[in-house]
Amino acid sequence: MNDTSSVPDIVISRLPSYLQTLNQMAKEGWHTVSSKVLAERVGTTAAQIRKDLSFFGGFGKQGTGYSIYHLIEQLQKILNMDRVWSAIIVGAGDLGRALARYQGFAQRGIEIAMLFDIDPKIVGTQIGSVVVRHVDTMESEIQKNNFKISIITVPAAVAQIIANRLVEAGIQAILNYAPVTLIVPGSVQLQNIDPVLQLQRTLYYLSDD
Amino acid sequence: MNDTSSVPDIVISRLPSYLQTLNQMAKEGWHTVSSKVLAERVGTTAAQIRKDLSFFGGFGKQGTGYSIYHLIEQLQKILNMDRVWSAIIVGAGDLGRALARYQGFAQRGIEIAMLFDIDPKIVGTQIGSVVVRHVDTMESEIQKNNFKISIITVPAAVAQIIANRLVEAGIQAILNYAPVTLIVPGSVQLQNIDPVLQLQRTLYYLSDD
DNA sequence: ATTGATATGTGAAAAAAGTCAAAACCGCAT
DNA sequence: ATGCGGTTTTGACTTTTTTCACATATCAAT
Repeated sequence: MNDTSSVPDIVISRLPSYLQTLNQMAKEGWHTVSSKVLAERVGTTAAQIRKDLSFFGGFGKQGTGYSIYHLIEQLQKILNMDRVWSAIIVGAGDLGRALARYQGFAQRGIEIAMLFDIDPKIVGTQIGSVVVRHVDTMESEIQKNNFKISIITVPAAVAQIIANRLVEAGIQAILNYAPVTLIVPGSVQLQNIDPVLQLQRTLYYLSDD
Repeated sequence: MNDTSSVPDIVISRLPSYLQTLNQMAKEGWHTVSSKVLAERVGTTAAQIRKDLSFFGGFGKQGTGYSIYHLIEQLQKILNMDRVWSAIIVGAGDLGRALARYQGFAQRGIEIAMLFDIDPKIVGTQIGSVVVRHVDTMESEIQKNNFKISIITVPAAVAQIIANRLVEAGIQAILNYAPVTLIVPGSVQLQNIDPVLQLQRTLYYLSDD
């Protein structure tokens, strides 16, 4: 997952949830927070938060804690979130359309720029703020607009083919909703979202009725 | 996450993806597989697969590998997947409705039994194979039917309230799509799905244009 | 039967991740 | 100024997880 970077991927993976909680606290009117309080809200330990942050330098003030505003700013910079990223969605089925309408992307700096599908009945229709384009134009749009991020919501059977095309066209990060294990080059960031896999993981702990 | 169990949670969390790949291979006509080949398809190492499986006993045959059919059966049993589980969805917005129509649950042993919402305009309408019920009937239905699993797709502002009600009513596993950090008792399995958090995690690795 | 190629299961070593606590530091009250 | 309570830093320590490598087992071919 991580390449030559010295910061472990597992640390990076926790930062977004810190950021989410910090934003929540900022909205509630907090100005400063200790690692202990933040840990309680995030659901981790104070030591872990301090250790994670220490990879990037010391952001806190001893005896006081962390300035929430300052810490948010720093985390956004670390995560390359101090800008708006454009993403495209491939597959305008139920899920693709629901994601295209989801406000949470725009609210957190991800603009859904385009939506592609292969079905002529769907191409041309308006979903949220974008018009569905034909998937044949996908590669050229990616290159023209220099898109780096794509969300895959196509049927499992064609997900790998789409992934290959996306990678070939220059996409660097893929959020895959299709229930298959995609194979992509190591240089491409792949995140899988499969609710069934996540549920299965919990079944192990459920008492058998 | 794991309590007194001797099998680490991180091991459990990998089993569903093994199972997914094994099912894929079975469909492709394979009958047997080595840890090496499976590892390549899953995207891990042979040693890790063998070590993981060894927590539950020896399923393979030396010199030959694993019988795919047998291994699928064993993993399903380990994960309590050798039965159909019922789940409910709370929140019939875009996402909740898309999930209610998603065939992937039924195909993999999760039956979406009921769908709840608070909006009188939506209550009573048919989504997929279920009719939307009023959220006020949620607790009684959970208890009457002994539901253990719930998917939360309500707005962030009310997610914690819903979670509290679900836990109180006896729900043991929650799949949370709301972009907030929920607080639940340790005895309740919580899995969060937030596409934005997963994307943010990849941004760190993207080159700045 | 014997050999060679292949593959598992597992204990031990290595690496990674997480925890702890002493030292340093800040701001405030006295 | 000084002392004190609270909190970060930092690095040593502990625990967990992953990797390694080898003894053992199977199968097919000779």
